[in-house]
Amino acid sequence: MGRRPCCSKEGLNRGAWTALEDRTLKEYIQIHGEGGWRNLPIEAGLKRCGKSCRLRWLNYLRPDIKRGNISEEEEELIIRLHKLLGNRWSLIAGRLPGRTDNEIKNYWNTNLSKKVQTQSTSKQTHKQSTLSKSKRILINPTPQARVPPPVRTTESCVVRTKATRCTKIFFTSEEPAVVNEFVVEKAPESDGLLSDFMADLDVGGLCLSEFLHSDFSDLYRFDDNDAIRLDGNSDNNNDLSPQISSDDPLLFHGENIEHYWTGVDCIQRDAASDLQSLATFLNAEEDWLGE
DNA sequence: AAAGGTGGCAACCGCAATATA
DNA sequence: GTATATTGCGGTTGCCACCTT
Repeated sequence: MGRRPCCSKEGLNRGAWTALEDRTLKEYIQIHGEGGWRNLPIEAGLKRCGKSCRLRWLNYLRPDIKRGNISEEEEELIIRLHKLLGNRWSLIAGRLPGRTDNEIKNYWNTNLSKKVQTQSTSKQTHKQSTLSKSKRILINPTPQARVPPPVRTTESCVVRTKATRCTKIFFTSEEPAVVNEFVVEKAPESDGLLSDFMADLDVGGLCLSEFLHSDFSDLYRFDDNDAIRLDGNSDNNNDLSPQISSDDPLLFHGENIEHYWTGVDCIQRDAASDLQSLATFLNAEEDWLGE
């Protein structure tokens, strides 16, 4: 049995929206508010699929949409965010007020991807020589400990392509292990071909995905040993260098992260191993944006 | 002027997460 | 606990305007 389509396509308009349709949708949402997309077309008298209405509203009709070209500042921000977050356009859009994920995605595909590719090619030689000096945590596994990942894109920094909620990760070590607070268990649905195990990343009520999706400065801070700690004093948003208490819950520690990722091959390894640079970046970003 | 090629953008599609019955 | 509905996301497609030959 296949999945039921979201709506019957029969008798529905498709393609570009007319001014009348736009007006109808806008007026309806102004009166009734967003949501209930499935019934909206019927109640509003639109011959459109609910999904189509939602998309039209979010990407075009919403009053807070920013029109006009993407500024140099925005462009630079997109590039930097994409470097760290990958194709998670909704997350990137969340940091660019008035811009939609679709707009950013299109802008990336048409302009920035080529631009970045050109830049990275020219910087390649220089990068090779300076990478070892950077502060980011490098993954440098021993050859025998590593099993080549089953699927890898040519992009080096981003693996995740869907905005999926992640409370499990895959890795390919031979034996299950307990690493720090992580409870490591064999995935029951493991097909045996990849020797996959799963590690539950729920740590004290905060899982890695929440960490990645959260406002970093509200959640973490680094202590003198580069350990990432949950910020117990999240009210103090303006203080970006709070005092660390030994009572603060330890979330990740640089050495442990390196140790952990060295032995495993995780689909989100790159994102997680770069937590510190991401966090540092987001802090800098907030300063930069004057927030 | 016409034909073909290219790029930008809006819209569509399918999948996955979440909510609800 | 399961099935179904709804919502949100990223990837892809197709249209259209512009450019080149």
